[in-house]
Amino acid sequence: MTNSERYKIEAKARILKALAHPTRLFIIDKLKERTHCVCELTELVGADTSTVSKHLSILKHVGLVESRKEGTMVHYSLADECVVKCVGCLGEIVLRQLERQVASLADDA
Amino acid sequence: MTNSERYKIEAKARILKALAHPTRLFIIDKLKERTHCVCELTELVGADTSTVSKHLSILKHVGLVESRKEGTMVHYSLADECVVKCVGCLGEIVLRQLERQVASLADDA
DNA sequence: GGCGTATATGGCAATATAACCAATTAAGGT
DNA sequence: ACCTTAATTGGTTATATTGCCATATACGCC
Repeated sequence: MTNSERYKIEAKARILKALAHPTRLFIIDKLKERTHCVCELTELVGADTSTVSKHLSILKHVGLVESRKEGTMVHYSLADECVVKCVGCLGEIVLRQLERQVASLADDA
Repeated sequence: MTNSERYKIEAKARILKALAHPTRLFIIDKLKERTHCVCELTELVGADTSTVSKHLSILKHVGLVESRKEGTMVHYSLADECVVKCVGCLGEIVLRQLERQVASLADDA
């Protein structure tokens, strides 16, 4: 493996690790529609502000979201629309898995 | 959030967590081309067999890969081609991030 | 049956993650 | 300057992940 390959694979793994949490996926899903401030997301997620803030900082650190400060509030938005496509593919995988489960249940019956 | 939404988001997070490791991404990348047995992957990865076997079991557990036993060997393959698309999107994100970094370096100069 | 190769599993130590609370910083309004 | 609201950061505890070693299992061959 070349250094460039190693770098890319590690960068991808970092991004995936940042995505791999229900709360963070939920946040990404909300930001897909529009920009949200931390207090809105805190409300939507239903956890401590500090918890949500840390999740956001994890997403920001790998470049998946951007923040813009306005007065006392911080507005977060998606940094790259590609993540929507990526999560969309996952959705397809999940659906297909469900279909298979249903099919195998039908076979048993 | 409905139960169905919660289920899907957790399913996606489980899959992402399984993907989010350099070695496992590397394995997925190798399986993209063709089926590989554990010993081949062990050789390619350069880690202990037990380590590779555990990575494969993590990938299998979330339904990303399938295994077929043949004699004393076990052949692993991709279970859903969609994961290729998903990792491809990640690649785009990484490239775009690199481009931005290069651009900002150019700005500084 | 006994041996060698291919995988898988259990156990362990090191490290990483996650959630909350508490404390801090930042900006506005009065 | 003081108070309030918004957000971040540090600390702590509980839990999860990772990688290797040692051990077990499975299969083919003699």
